[in-house]
Amino acid sequence: MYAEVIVDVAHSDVDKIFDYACDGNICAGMRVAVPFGNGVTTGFVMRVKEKTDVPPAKLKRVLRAEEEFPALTEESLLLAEKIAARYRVPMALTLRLFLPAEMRTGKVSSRRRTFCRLAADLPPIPPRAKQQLALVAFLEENGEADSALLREKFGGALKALEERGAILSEKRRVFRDPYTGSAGEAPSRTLTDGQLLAVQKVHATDKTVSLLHGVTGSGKTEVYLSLIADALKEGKTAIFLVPEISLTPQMLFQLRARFKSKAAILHSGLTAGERFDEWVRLREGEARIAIGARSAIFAPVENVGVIVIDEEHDGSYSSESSPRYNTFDIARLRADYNGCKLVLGSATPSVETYRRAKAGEFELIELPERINARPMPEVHIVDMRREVRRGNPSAFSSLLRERLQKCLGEGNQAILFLNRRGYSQTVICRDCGYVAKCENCDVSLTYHSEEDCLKCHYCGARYKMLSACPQCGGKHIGYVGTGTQRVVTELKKLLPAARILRMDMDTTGGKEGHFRILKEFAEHRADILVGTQMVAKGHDFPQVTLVGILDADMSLHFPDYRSGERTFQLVTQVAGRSGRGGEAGEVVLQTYDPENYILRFAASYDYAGFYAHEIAMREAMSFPPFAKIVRVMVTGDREEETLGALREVYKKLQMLYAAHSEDFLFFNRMHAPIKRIRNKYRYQVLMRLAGGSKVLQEIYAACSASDYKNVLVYVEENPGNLS
DNA sequence: AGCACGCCGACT
DNA sequence: GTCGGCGTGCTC
Repeated sequence: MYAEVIVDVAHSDVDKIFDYACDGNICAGMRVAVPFGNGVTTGFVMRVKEKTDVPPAKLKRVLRAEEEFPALTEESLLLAEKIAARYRVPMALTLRLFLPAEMRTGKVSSRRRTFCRLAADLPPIPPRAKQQLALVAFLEENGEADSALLREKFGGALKALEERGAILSEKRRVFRDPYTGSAGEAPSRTLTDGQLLAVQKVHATDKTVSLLHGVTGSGKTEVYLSLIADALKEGKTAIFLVPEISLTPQMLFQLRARFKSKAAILHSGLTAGERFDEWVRLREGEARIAIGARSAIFAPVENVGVIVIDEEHDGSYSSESSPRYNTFDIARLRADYNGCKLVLGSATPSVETYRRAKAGEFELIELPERINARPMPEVHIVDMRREVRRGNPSAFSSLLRERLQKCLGEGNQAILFLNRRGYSQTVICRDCGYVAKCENCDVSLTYHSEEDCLKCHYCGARYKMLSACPQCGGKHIGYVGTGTQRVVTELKKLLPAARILRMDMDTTGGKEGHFRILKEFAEHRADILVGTQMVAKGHDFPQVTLVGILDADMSLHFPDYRSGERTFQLVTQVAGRSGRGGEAGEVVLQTYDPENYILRFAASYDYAGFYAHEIAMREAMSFPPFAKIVRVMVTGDREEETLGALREVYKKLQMLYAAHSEDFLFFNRMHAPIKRIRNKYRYQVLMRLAGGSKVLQEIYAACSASDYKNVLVYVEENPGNLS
């Protein structure tokens, strides 16, 4: 027998099948150790066959299987091949997606424990050996126990009893349990008519993909859970994807309560061992629901009954490292392979998804009602230009101040959202205009008041705060732009009695960082929560009746075709945090562009209006979904080399352009907007392809040829940001 | 990606 | 005369 093996080396030179002789216990999907070149490498068995064309002199033999079972399913192998072909990356990279990283490095393995029970014929135990008798009584009651526990409880008695022959022990594998504390009981919920109808529609449609468009608070989660429960009832498995940020402790608790150990919840808080065990539980079928962020789409479940992607519009579903896959595409492949339904859900679907649903490619299911018919909070748009004219240059409009005082006076809570961390966006010399910049990146530095230092938000480098301008020696250092730290400082002056919490990348350090802050706020140990993006997502604080969006323009004027879409989503989400309890909530939205249509539609919760306007604009401008933006990024340590590679790539792309000019709506090479990040120079070729163009694969081909030494060249499709 | 083989500069 | 630079080429 011969095994077709892909060696686990991520390089295009070895990205091909190598045949090895093997015996009958080797099967497709197994990880194997093989002699390769001078040493030994692990590889993946793609196929086992009877014949080989490799001359016997060259042929070597598989050394051993790394596990006794095939780590990769048939489906995984097939998908890995498709992804490798689609994104032109080595198979080794796509195969790795399906395994827990811990498995490859060999650093974790299953945990084994010794379990003890009483021997059938118990020898006599002297009455004065109290501990030993207690242990026997304990085992009589419990039947069996972990030896470590017995040793802890009864000390040396275990060893004494073993010597008497009173104990039978057995080593067995145990799973590390990431869910400390027992899960509570699931509150039994009956679906509303709308939810029930949504579930029925997903089942009834002959379309593979359904888009569940439900306003915030319409109870989409119940629909998902019901669909998942239906899949389990049929003896199938399920995959439930959420943005990492929404795997909050409450969410984990709820899922755990509902599905018990049938669910494997993969989140960033797991240790390597726990993660590995959750993967094994799924692979062996002991757990049948894979829940997690983007990478959970590669979960080793078989016979999938339903796949759910919650918050479908979320940017975290696009991978930002190689292979730069799009989670929806993988989910679609899996749904087709398994013949199951794929459900996308969002209150603010991406323009692209909504268009496909409207066009009839996806089943469009609307959930227009909030549960209990709770009204959406009222949004007040405040014109900040007028505030400035009236002599109020602060970050808080007079309306926001007034509402804050009222809100806190009534014993309620408020959330203030500002998408910029630190104290001020940057510092500037008022005498000569010098702006502090990072040494490794082409970006200005952000002042952090707590540590009194300047930080680079791209590479994390820290610098001493300037006491004088390094350029002209001037002492007039000014702060430009407001960040969360500055908001807190000013808020303290404004409302000295208020208890204020800040939540951003700087305060959520450590494994439990998020949890700690959210818990403190939920227990009303603070009145105001000031934070970045992360306060926007999915939290449920019934006491919050006021949400302030301090600078709605920040994301609006981002140089990116999706900035409007993102702003609409962000405003809708943040607004949704207000008024979730009994009392009505409200939202104060501050902007320098109060007439902006995006903000207007967001303020009136008019997704349809937003969509109609946005899609017309996209069509007029030939932006996605009417075209595809393709960026070829060229980065390297040395400017000369990087430029050289850029020229080579550009030449090839230019030939494509010449041959298929009708497919290109735009073609240009340039510096990336940020010329340098982490000391790497960045150049790009930016293109826009007409819808349905076949040139994309040729672009990948032009960039995958690895003759650019020391320089990284990669392709991005509709990149999430263009910096 | 490693690691061998292979052809030209500054040392014992 | 050798030790060693890293440029091509191979790995079943």
